[in-house]
Amino acid sequence: MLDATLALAAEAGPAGLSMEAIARRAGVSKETLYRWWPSKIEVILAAMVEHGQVSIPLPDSGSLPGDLRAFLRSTIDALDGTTALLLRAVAAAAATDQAVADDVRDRFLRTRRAALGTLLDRAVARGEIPDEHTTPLVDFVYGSLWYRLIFGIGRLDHRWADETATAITAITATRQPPERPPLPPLPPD
Amino acid sequence: MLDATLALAAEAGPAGLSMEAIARRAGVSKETLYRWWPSKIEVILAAMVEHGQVSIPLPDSGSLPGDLRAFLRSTIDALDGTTALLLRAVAAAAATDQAVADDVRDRFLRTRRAALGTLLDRAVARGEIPDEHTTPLVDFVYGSLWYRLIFGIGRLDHRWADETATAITAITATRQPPERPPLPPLPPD
Amino acid sequence: MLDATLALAAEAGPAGLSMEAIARRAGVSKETLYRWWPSKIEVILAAMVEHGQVSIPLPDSGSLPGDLRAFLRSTIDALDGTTALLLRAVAAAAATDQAVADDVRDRFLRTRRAALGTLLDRAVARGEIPDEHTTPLVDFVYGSLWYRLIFGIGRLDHRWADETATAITAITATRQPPERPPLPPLPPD
Amino acid sequence: MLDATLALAAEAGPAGLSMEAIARRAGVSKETLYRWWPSKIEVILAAMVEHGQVSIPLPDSGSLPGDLRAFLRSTIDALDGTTALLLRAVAAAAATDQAVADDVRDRFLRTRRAALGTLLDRAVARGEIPDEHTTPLVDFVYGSLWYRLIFGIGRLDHRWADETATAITAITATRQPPERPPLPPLPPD
DNA sequence: ATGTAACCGAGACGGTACGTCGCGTCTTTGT
DNA sequence: ACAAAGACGCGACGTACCGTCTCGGTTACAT
Repeated sequence: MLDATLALAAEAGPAGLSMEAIARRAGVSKETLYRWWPSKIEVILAAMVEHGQVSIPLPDSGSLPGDLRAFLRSTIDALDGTTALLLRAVAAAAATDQAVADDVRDRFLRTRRAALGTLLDRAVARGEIPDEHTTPLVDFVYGSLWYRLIFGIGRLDHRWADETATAITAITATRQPPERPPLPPLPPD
Repeated sequence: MLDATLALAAEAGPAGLSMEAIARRAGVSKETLYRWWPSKIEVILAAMVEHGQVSIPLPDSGSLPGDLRAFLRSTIDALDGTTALLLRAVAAAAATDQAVADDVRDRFLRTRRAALGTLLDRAVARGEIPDEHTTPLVDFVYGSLWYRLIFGIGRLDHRWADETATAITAITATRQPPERPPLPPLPPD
Repeated sequence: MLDATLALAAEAGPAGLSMEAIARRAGVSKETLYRWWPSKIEVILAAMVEHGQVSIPLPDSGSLPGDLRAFLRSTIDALDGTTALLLRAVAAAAATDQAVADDVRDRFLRTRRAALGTLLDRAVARGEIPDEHTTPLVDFVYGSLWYRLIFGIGRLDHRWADETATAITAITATRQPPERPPLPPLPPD
Repeated sequence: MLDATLALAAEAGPAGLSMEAIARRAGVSKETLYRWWPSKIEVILAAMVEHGQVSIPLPDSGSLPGDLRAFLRSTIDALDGTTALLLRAVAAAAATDQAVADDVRDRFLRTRRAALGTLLDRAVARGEIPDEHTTPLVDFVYGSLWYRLIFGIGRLDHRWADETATAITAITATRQPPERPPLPPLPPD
């Protein structure tokens, strides 16, 4: 059934990933599908895990720039065409339904954010970046990725990985920000 | 009709934004809806423009940090609940259908990216950031925004705007990266 | 406009004869169409008159068999492909809507029935058929015609005309029905 | 579902017999309707069979006049108001669409024609009518019926049945047509 | 060896939405 | 003034999925 999901994703794209189509393709009744997974999003997430292109090795080169570059390249390597289409289906479901979004966030994105967080925490420990930047940086990395994936902006290849890693790590150098002028006094919120 | 779309978005969320529902709500026939806009995505984009929460003033404080902070705060200010739901509907449509994604990218995201690009180009001109970082930085900003919006990660408030602006502009300070260790020799692609 | 109706009937058949299509084809607005004729059925009837294949010459050969044969052959001659399709459209409209049926009956069928009635009345005057048979005979002729036309039963050609005329006029010979056995006592109604 | 069809036919007439309306009335989804019958005409035909007013007993009184009268009276008896409206809907569909006409002819009219044909064949065997008249006579009977039904000409009651039977069987008497004058020499076709 | 339960395919079901077509009415625009 | 152009509310078309449900049939285990 997950194989059928993968095949369908590859062939028909996110729009073709209906429960009906998956069941048909798998030679399985819809009932069975629902017996195993409660919803489409669960099927897709399971298929992604099955597809295996998911776990990213945590590099440890000793400094953030190298770690980031390796991490991003691995991430991109795992992002084959089928995975990309599955991710788009996930995004569509999450964007449509808040409950799905919550679920995806807590059960899928969370681990990925944690992995990158670990990398950044090490950099914080090494004094490469300030602690309060870890969350924005995680957002920068995954945000860029999803953003480009969903809207089809540019390619997601090693070049992108390197440029992104470089841009992120430009922050590295700036341990003691030399007398930044105070920001204009905006109201807090 | 666009009013109805806005109202529906606010009440029923992205999932409730069907052409039928919009037509029903607007007291209009589906035919009429399709006569004016060729597809749901166009209706939604039109509704967003109508809603007006769209054009962000380009700040010019003389330095990137202030500009960014102001720009992000304005962006967040424009992102009221209804707009957020509309954007999620847009994301869902784009994620589902590549053609929609292309359309949204070229007709909607483009202008927003250009606006932020202008801000960053000024910063490049002032020597605050290197030119090659502009594209990643645009991705960082809008990527974070969509990412958090779609998956419901945290709040999108002034606090987020400030933190994000700060993290981005941390790059500012790093004009001459002091002796970064050479990256490990990864294969180029 | 009537030309367009004829052309459409010939090309698209009864199903294609919509007011929209006629207007489009005639390069005319629907409004104009409705200004001239109050309904589709009127347009069709008008088109049939325009097409001219409508008036049947009343033969007068001196005896019913010859008259009938000539009349039916003329009728068939007038029934070209386009006319047949128009008649089917008329039948469809009449079958669907009682008001249309009434209209068609009183304004279209009536004159045709009257023509054939005249023929038969002459036969009655000549003593060829009893008076009370005229109405059924008219029904037989036009009934057969419409029946075969609507349901596509067999061909409507001279052969049919002759066979039908012959069958009808077989009644001719039977002036004094020789000792018909009394009918079984059915309840009157 | 067929009950709903019958009820709708009785209440709303041929024009009200839409698939939507039938489904609504039956408390059934359109999908289900289409799952059982491929088209509206099939639903209607099925409803008529369900309604049961369809099978006409073949009388056998020993002579054509009695047989015909009984057959026509039975036919009329079966033609209640609802059946009449359904038949009009059938006629409308057949008149509109040649494919429907073919279908109705081959699957519905055929058996009725065959029944009457049997009656007439017996009469042929008894020497009451010539063989070549059977087809026209069948047309006369059913043609009259549909013709009057569709266009609302007169009543279809026992009186009509008797008059029609009488007119048809007037042919009976004419075994040896006494010296009919030769028909004028019309071109064969 | 047989009874029984679990599971499955198949697909029907009531719904909702899709995008299109035709209806008859109405308004705008231009001649 | 009248006509083209076409927008409008309406309702039906036939199709696709949704998630639920009820069927038989077939395993495979327990008796």
